[in-house]
Amino acid sequence: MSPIYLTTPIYYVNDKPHIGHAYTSLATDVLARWHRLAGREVYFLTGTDEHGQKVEKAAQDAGEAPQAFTDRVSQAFRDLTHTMGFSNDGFIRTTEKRHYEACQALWKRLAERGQIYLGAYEGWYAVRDEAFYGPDELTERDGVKYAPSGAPVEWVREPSYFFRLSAWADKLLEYYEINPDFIAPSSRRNEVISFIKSGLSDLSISRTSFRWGVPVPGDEAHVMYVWLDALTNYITAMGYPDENAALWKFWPADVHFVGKDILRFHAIYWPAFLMAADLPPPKRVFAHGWWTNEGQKISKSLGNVIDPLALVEEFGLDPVRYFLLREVPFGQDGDFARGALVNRLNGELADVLGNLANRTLSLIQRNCEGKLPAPAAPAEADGALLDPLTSLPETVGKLLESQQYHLALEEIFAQVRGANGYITVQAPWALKKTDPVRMAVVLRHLHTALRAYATVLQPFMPGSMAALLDQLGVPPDARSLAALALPLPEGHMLPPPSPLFRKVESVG
RNA sequence: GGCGGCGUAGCUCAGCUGGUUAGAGCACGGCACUCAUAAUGCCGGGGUCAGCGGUUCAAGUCCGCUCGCCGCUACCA
Repeated sequence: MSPIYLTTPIYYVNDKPHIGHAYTSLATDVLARWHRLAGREVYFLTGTDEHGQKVEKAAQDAGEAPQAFTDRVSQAFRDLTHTMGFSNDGFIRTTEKRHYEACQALWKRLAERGQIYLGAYEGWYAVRDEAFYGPDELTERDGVKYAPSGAPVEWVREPSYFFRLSAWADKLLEYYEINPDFIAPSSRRNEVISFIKSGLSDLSISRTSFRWGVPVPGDEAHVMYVWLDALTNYITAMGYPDENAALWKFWPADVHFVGKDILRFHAIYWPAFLMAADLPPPKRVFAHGWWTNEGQKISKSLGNVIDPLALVEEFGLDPVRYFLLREVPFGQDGDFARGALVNRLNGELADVLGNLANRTLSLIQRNCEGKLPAPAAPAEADGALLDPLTSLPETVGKLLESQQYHLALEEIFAQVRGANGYITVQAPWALKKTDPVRMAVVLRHLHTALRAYATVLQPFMPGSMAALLDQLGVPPDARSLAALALPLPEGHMLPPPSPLFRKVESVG
């Protein structure tokens, strides 16, 4: 099986980590964990984007050298990976030496292949947005012109290197045609295609207006455009330009996870750069949606930014991870409502799953002396519980590999609900008096089901599911998908159960 | 303005190439159970499938129009 390479964007250090960062990385983390569970070799990369004029200015304002500044502020993103339980294999920073080497190597390769030329650009530029605006987009107050974003603009004219993006339109369209799953969700794919069809112009890929960036080889008056710099991180981390590096086998990436705001860079510019350099483009780019907060658009000026650390502190890590991927189809916008999270936590995690585990394990504890009952052939009545289990890993796997996290969770929880029906109908507490042998069989089947649920849920809720597997007596080396085929031996002593999820008050 | 999408139970949404009494979860009502985190199970109420017109033996499911939302884009980076 080929190795799997998954990436998040590198996050811009000028911002504080918020729910959006946590969300992108979480989706990546769950898929990475799933593939590992399935026995595949995985590399999960995240990191920080530390160059650009905004960072240079922010450092200046803070009275720090840019490197010292980014060393400090990028720490918040490294902290986030720990708080959120992310299993990233690497954390890349664009200020690393290896990254300068990769960027410059890529630049040279593009230049050698005639993909870069020197020109000049001019226009109304907003430092804050690092973007140019057309004259009709601007508004003027007190003699100063402002972009639609509210950022002040200034007229800039400077020499610049250009990438021959326009030459790659047909190749890009062809690539999308041959790889219909390259851009997801498919609605985004259509947008990208229509954008290209409306005409691509060459892309300015250098700046002379600031210094904080990767110098252009052979012309150090220029630094590289932030997006060329930033996108290159994905191959830097795999050892580029050393194509004999140990990690190079991971390239091309299987999925680049991005927010919908940066889809264009990943779905158009990035594959164009790579094709122009004769390197393989990534296999897939997934653009997810945005969160609102209690129905309100999130913005710094409204002051309703959601801090993932505060959420984890209040609700616990796994409920937050579960909610983010359960509540909204990945790819669509969603609303973060406290009440909705509490409903998922109390109504699904605690009542449906946690309670099922607790009642089952309590019965084993009390009526089987805490020993795991022997495996038994299923009776007809057990089919409803056990039959769906056989296809569960495959079903969940297919849904996750197409980034349909909410459907994967829905499938799992539909089965857990079914298991609650099974235990009610079988009533092992009543069998205790009438048919203790059957009681043990029923409890063993429930144990088998719980083990399967816990196993496939590990990527979503690593901590709680480890605890559940502990309570189920599943040894650490028997928690993979493959291990589900091997029943645990009977008689194993199970620890006394304790609740997996703590409910919270619905009003907060 | 151009391109694309959406509008289905109180809420969030499923409903593939048109075909039995339109489904799920949550919420609500009733019943059952009492092993369990006052948890669970079963049953039920509730929808002119945005509106109008058309194609068809048959339309949430296809076509046209209207209304209401949304996304991308609008002579350059």
